[in-house]
Amino acid sequence: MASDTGRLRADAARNRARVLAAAERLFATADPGKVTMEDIARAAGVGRATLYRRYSSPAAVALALLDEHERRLQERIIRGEPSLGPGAPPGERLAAFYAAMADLLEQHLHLALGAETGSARFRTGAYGFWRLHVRTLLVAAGHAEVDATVDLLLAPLAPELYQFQRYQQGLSKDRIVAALAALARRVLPVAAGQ
Amino acid sequence: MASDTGRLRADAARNRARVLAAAERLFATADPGKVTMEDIARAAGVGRATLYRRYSSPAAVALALLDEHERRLQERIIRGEPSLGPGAPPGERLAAFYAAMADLLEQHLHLALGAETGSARFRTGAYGFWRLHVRTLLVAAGHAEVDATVDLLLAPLAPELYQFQRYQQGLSKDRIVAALAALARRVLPVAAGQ
DNA sequence: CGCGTAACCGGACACAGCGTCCAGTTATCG
DNA sequence: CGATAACTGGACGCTGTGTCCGGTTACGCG
Repeated sequence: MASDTGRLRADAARNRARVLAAAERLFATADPGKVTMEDIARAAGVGRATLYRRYSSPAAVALALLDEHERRLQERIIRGEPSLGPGAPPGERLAAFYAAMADLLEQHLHLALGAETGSARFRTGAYGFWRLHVRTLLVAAGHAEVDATVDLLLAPLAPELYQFQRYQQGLSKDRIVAALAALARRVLPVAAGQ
Repeated sequence: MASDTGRLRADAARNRARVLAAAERLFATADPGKVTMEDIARAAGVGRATLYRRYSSPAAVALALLDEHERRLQERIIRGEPSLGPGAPPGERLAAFYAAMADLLEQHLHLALGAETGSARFRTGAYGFWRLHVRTLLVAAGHAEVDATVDLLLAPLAPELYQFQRYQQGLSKDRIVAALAALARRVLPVAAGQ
């Protein structure tokens, strides 16, 4: 979705780039929840209707920017080295996944907050991928109640929560990652429980 | 906050009741995220300024309604019977707390969605209470990384998540509760880990 | 019991953002 | 090189917000 640059009129492509660059800047600078379509359009030097042509909301713009980074992580999960990639025991893979997601949130929190806030998070394609991945790990570990547990294990990765822990509670990324890892190893222990 | 009915002019009290009743109805009927101050005022037969006098946003109204129910649960946690109340081992208390919260969400999901959506959830007084309770359980169980783990364990109770699991994934309340209980017992096992 | 005061009420106002439409412009294809 | 299809951006009407102010109503005191 972020890379359908294929066959695009020269001026359209130029504007597309302008919009994404301006949005990246805006979301990083201002409160991500308060960026409006008008803001983005003005910052990009583009009319509002032009913006609406391709994106239906500020969240959609943020999502397009975030998408690229998430794809890269998805690639590493599918084909990368353990423990993130295949090969490691489920608990370790989950811990590695948690750590990688924390990295992503640390780097692009503003985009995540702009894109996946509230229940919108569950409707993104990326969430479907994370869900499938964790589900696989649960099955591999022989966990009972797989379907209900998947989303419980993804809940700690909500962007708003990371923001709260990091900047309200003042926790370092490392401590959050450590807690996530401990959680992962307890829920999916090496000696697979029932 | 929900019960400062003390010394209130007759007409003010009447309007207060009208507003809360109308809001209760509205949040249950319509999409809780799309209820506006104007909607509430109109439904209550009250001017907008009157509404703003006491509540700063639709979320504040929903919060006032939810508050009462949450207080009751808080009472049961502090002084009630085990496993919800004091006496039971931490893992069991956490499981009971999860079950009680699921009950609350099942009954008043619309209010929770109206009040505690997104990062607003962390700013409510209620969240502080849940946080303190879970923190106590973690300490009692001798858990490491208490501060970072508290919020991770509360994340699965986000209203949006419950809505997603229940109505998008089609899971029953019982299955969600079962998964939460399993999680609780693994994170806080009877033989207290480090 | 009646009056003064303080609090309350609700309509009016100005404003910001939304989403769409349309007329002008520009790139691409035959 | 001309026709066509797509892109662009300013303008418009709408909805919701938050505040202000003149009128009204309940309470306390003499």
